[in-house]
Amino acid sequence: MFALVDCNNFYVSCERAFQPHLEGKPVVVLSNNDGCLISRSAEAKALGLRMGEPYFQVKDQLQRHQVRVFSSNYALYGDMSGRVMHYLSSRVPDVEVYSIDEAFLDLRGMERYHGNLAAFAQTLRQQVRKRTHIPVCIGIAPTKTLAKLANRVAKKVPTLNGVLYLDSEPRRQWALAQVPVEDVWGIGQQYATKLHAQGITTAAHLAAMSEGWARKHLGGVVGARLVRELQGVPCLTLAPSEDGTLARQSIACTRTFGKPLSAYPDVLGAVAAFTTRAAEKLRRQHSAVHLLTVFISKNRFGTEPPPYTFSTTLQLPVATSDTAELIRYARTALKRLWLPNTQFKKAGVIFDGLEAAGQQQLSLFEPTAKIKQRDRLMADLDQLNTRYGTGTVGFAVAQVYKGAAGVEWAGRQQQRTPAYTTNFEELWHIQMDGPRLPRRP
DNA sequence: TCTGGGGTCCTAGGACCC
DNA sequence: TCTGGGGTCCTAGGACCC
Repeated sequence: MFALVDCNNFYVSCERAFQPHLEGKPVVVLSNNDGCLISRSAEAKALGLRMGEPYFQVKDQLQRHQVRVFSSNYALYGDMSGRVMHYLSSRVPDVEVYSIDEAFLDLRGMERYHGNLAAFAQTLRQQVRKRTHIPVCIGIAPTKTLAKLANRVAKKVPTLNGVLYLDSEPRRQWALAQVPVEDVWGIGQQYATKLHAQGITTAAHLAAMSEGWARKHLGGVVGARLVRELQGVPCLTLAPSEDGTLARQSIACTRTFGKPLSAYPDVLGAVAAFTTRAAEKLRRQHSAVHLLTVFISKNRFGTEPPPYTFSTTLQLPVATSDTAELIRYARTALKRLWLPNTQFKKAGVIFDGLEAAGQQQLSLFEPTAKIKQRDRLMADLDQLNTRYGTGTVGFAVAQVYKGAAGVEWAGRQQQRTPAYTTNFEELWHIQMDGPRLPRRP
């Protein structure tokens, strides 16, 4: 039996945890660069605001309805996510952290300890709320796809109190009938259009199709698995995460610039900074990379015709996690791509072909002692930046100064809340109020 | 003025190997 | 008439996820 725990309107809920007066009011959180709406409170959804809507297009509407607007605060959300996941891991032996706001739990054998699984899920829900102020819903079912579906129904139907356990055939059938086919996990826009054209409009319709049909119409083995899972046959297993982090197979750092850039040194600075960040992620999971892609993009919403994006991939002779070396390669790649007199809006660095660090094939010509030295240098760099804050020590070309107001590519973030839980400079202030100060447990 | 940033898996086809 | 039969690895592209 699987459970899917999903935080409600996660980013908005994180902001509300530190600003309780936002409860019951419409709230939205914006993407990087204050670009789009990526998290909406129930009240904001009720106003008709859509996921991914460009901020500038709905600014007036937001103002009219006094919607509270926040820039995204990933330091806060990451930390709050860690707290939720840590608690879940303490209650269940196997947890797969599926995204920043979702986790699958393996509930096999848990009845023995907790009796009814629905009651256990209610306890989890209340405890997460009490410990972190984050509201969650929980779906429980024999397959991951049905657990996702149960979660969706639990979110939608208020009388379920945030938990739905598909423990019988009638319940499964009922839940399948509640969910539009486009809301099934694995059905995106392409497939949804295709399915509607064939009269398949609910999860129940889809579950009634044959495996062979699914294989033919929904992308081969993926579709076949999807339909079997809806029918209650487990095809997907839990991939437990170690200490809440998953070793990635690719690592990227990409950003839209705050303003268009056409000067080479500016874009190089951005690319070097992105390489630095990606290399930090790489070392955190003890990997080395042997494929490095750099891309730069023009404004894709303008009047210019495509192509908008130019990219190149380098195969590195020896896998590495050395920031300096990676910046050198990134610079080579960027030089290859560069177009003069062109305005770029976005750039990115992507690492593929990751290997375990230390396992890489060594170069015939690089002395081992020197490699060890570089490894130590990188470890010291990471330690300093962890201790004193991101960007404390870096490479000049990346121009990442601590607290820098102005790297050229910096994006807008006009409404960011403090990093309440991860930065000493931004800790939550509690106003002392004389003798009437309530005692906190 | 203004439109995010990460990821995953699968398939088909080509190059190359014996 | 008749033109092998297996593999592997890599890449590009397409679908999906949050």
